Amino acid sequence: MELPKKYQSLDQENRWTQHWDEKQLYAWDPACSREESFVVDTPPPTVSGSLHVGHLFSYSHQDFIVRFQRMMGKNIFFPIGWDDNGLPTERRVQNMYNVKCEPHIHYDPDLKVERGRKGAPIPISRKNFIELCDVVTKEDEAAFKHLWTRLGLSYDWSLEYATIDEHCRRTSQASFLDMLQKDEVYQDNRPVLWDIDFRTAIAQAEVTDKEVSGAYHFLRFGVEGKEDHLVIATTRPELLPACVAVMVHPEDERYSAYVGGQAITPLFGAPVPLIADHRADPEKGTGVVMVCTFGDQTDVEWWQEYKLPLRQILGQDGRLLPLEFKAVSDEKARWISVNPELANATYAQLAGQPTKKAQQKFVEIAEATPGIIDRPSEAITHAVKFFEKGDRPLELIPTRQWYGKIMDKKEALLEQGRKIQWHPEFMAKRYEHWVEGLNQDWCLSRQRFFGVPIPVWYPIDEQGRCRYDEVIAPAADTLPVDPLDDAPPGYDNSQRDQPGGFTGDPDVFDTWATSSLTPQIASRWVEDQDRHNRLFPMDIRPQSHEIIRTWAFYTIVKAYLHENTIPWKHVVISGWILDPDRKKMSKSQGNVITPEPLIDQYGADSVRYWAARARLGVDTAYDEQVFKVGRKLCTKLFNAAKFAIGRFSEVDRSLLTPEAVTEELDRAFLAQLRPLITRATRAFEEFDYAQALGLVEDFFWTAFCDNYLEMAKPRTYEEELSASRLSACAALRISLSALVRMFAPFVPYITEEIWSWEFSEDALSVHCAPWPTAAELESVAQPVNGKSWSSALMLTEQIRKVKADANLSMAAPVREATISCAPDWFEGVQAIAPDIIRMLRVENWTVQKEESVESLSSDVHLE
RNA sequence: GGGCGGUUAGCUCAGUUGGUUAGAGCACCUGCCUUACACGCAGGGGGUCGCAGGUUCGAGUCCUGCACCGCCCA
Repeated sequence: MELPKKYQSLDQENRWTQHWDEKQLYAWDPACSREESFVVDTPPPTVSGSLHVGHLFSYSHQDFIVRFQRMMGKNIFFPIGWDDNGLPTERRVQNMYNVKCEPHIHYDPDLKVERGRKGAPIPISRKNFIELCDVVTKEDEAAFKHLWTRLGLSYDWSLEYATIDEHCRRTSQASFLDMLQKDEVYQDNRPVLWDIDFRTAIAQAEVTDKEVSGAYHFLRFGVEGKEDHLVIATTRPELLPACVAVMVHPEDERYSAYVGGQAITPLFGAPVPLIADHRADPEKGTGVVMVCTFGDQTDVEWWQEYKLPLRQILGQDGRLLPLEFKAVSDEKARWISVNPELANATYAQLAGQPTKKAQQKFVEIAEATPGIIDRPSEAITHAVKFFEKGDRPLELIPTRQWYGKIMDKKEALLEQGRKIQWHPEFMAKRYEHWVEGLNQDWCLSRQRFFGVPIPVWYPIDEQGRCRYDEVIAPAADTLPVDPLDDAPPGYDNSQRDQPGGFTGDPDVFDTWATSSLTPQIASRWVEDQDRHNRLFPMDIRPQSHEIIRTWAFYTIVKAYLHENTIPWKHVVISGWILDPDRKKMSKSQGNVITPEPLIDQYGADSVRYWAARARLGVDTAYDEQVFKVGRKLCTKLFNAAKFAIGRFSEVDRSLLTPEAVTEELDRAFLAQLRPLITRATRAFEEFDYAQALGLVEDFFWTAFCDNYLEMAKPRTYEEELSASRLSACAALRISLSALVRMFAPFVPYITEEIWSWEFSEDALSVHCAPWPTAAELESVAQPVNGKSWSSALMLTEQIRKVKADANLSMAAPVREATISCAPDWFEGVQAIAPDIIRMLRVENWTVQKEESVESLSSDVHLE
């Protein structure tokens, strides 16, 4: 075969991608047993997020492990999916088409909207909106798939799924119905974390604290029956009309005389109880805190514990609702005031305003009214809860939502976490701390459109009231359903939203409700219990660390709820790629690196090499230099392999057996290969691919290329097919085969190329060739002396140094070399001497035993 | 405020259960086009292992405290 002249990564890559696809190299064999299989649960990327270099990084890590396991003979189950439902996609579609989903609008089958259109957003129907989401996600999926393929990720594409597709909707809905049946989900109308822009509930996992600037406003509250006042410090004075109580610490002597009495809110004149509770922090503000429905989570706790009234002044859009204060004597009134006239006049100026404006207005009014403001406000910065994708603070708004019970399972979930092996181990702590810190059940419902519908209906009684307590569930074999389109069992669509009829739940699931089921989605838990049992729990879950508290957590929850088991045995955590200044890469910072040009420039193998250099779980600064190093390695592999193969290409391969390795140097070198294989294998088994690569790379470059190849090369040029020439050729072929295979998980293209030149009869592809073992070298005899390899290296080093110091070429002749060595080194030195003499062109060579020498030393004369 | 991780050469990083003189790559310097590779080869310079204590015959490694950086959670 004519071998290529020069290494060209791109030509090869296209060719091999196609080849692998045609040969179905990565297909999972359903007939194999669980023990023979290696099952991976890949977190599907969120396709609406932009591709960045971090994707290349962490998805490559999975592939190293998978390719190693494949070569270990495992039947690989390596599916990939796309996570496309949820807010990010909706937001993207809204921006892209400048549309707004209005559920009451009717579907327009001929709707045409252009991208990038300016002006006011066009209102469109729910169905049209979802169709646009589908269009956009399809495009995004294609972009990801293209990139994954170019990177050489060895997914079984026949297992591809999208979390919004029919199969995933079915699985997600079946999961919910299973939880419903087990009484693990419930509805409640309690205050929920609410995003006023997206107008949806969100879960604890999606909340993030942001430090924002605010101010303490010091308001004077009246005290009933006294000519006295209390000063309250609040960051949210606009919530004053929603005040339902005032709290002080039980041991705070400043206020103990007031406890049990009533405070009167300023301007609104509402009498509220004064209560002592340890959660009131005497150090914070004035030590007196007002309880509003609802300012924060503690308000919710107080409201529940002390059975305080609900005074909801914020609407779902974050604006103050219209309301009317009544006299205190009006027992039915929710909003009471000792001065309803003043209260209503004040509130009239706030109603309809968003909170920020209402606050400004309120402060204005308060300042203009004597006796309200106690002292000037005090600027502070404090942590405020935001939806991670939102721009305005979250509010707590009571709405009907579905919840999954997790607060009662903390202990059990911690126990599940302990059954899983985390790599690196300390990452388990992130899971533990998250579970320990859970403070609310999982809010499962979202008031969105592009998601998996909550598969239930509710009857409407004769009075037109919706009976949420009488949930109507679909039959299992009808899933997936869309309750806004389909009628429930026993009803037809004419009864929709009619007295005596039904209504469909309008909400969709939290995206994690579906994403947490990727093992069950891939295993076909709903449709094929037998297949599921053969795949579940899975072997590994590779992912990066920021989604431990979300993705890993929820997946563990679901596996526990459904089958009382863990979803996977190992979680393998990738670190992050940080920018060169060790800052997180993010769109807003503008420091994100687009991945595809890197593959164009350096080749997929080089990019993978870069990813492989990072240790598990460790964040790494982006360093483009490493791509170059990767490319150099690929070039070196190409050249060394081409050369080595060329040295024995004329020889009958059947002669190149382990038994043909008769020379001491060749045996000594191959003896070095054994511990390398053992160590690299062990590293890989512990998912430490970076260490495996380091070991193999170092051995290849230093031991194989720079030393062994140089030492053995002269013998391969012998004209006679002598035993010594055959020995070198056999050793070259054996070691090259092992090295190429050990590089294969990292740089699949160049190794496949090399494999095809020489070894394709041993296996169709290097990627299904067996991983090297020390056992396969068993028939190569051991060197007669254990010091032979070290002798060869030391002699080479010493003689090369003399030449380098003399500024001479390595080809320069050496007139005389006198070697002194310890007696137990003598045999080895003698055995490898001929190769060293030839390689370094030594003309006169003497070896003598010297008791005083520890190993060996040489006296070298060039002239 | 609590937790987790990090701090090793100019840069990016390795450093096994404590054990000779702390390593690699890149960058730098000096040579070398040696019948695979100049994207190469040989040689070389460069480090108080964040700081301060402690344990030990011996500490980059174990313990305590501190500083700084990052992440997570209040």
